[in-house]
Amino acid sequence: MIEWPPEKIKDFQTTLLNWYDDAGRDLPWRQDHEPYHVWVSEIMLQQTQVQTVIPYYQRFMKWFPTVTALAQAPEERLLKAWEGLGYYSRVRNMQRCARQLLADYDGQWPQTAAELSDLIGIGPYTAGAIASIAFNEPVPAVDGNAYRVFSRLLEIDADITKPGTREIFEDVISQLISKERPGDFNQAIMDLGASYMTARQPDTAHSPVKRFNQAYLDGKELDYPVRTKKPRPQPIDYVAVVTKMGPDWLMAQRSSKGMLANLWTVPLIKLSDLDLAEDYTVNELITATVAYFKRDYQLDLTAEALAVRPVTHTFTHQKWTIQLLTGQVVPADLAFFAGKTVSATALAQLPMPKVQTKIWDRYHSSQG
DNA sequence: TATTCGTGGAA
DNA sequence: TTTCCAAGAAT
Repeated sequence: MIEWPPEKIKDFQTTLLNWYDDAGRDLPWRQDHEPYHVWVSEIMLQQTQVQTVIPYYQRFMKWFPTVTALAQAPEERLLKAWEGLGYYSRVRNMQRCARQLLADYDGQWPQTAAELSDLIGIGPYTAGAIASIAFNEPVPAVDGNAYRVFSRLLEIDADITKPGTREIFEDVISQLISKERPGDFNQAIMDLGASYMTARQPDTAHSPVKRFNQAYLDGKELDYPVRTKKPRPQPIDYVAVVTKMGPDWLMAQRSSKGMLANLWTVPLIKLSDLDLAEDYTVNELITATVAYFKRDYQLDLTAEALAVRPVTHTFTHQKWTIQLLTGQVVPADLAFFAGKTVSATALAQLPMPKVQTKIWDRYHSSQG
């Protein structure tokens, strides 16, 4: 598969690892090779940049220093630790994995990628990363950096957005990886991908492995990696009802499935769930929302429009446009409402998504 | 296999 | 403002 002769492979490994020893990043999760530390950092780093992760990692280790602490934590505390990181199922799966470790593995981490893959939330990449970094198993850890680096070095033009492509890279990397220092090899590739071999403005002229980089030598570096582009986010309209019931805020908890699972927002209603014509007026929006509260929540809402422009928030594949209403709800039983009333003080304890922060900001801007 | 899961930064 | 990308996994 690989055309490189053994001496070139050895040369590449030595060059890469020497550079890593000299210039590898000093990151909080690199202070030791504890599997718990490696695991937490790898989950946080999924689809998330190092700079963003660092403060989250440090706080997470204070709050949940061990697998046992994580297994026993209340979910609200977990989600609060993850608030703002996104992909919230990651942290809920981490707790499931922690409990799985304690129940089925006597609290001992399995030490191979194959076994690690059986744990909840640990896919092919994370299994390879933990196995190589924590347990010195010579297995690849194919992340976005590895795709970028090796597609350029070897001019691999398989589409990296296709699930089957990962195996092509795993086969190649298995032949190149250092058997003596597989964890450092994989981490060196990540550091390389984050420095000299970035997606948009690579600086291969100064890269320690530029002489191994065939795409660079051919002047085709920016042609790699090959990926098909994603579809546009689908627009969805919502109305948000910023309201109190008595002295407390009325907060809704999202479903345990789907987007932003179990997080808290003010009541959010899709406009398509309201009885509205296409060219509705503000008063019709209010009337329809009040009717929805009565019908679905059995709550009596008096509402008015907020004189602010809508909040917009774009997710990976949805773009929300949210109109704001405010008002009061007559104190009543919340049996038909998925949520609760929360004092202003207690509000800070609830895990809330970024879009809710935007709703608060816009609301406060209207209140002077 | 294709879709569904967030958010922040850069251009 | 829009688009793309960043240490992916579950379904």
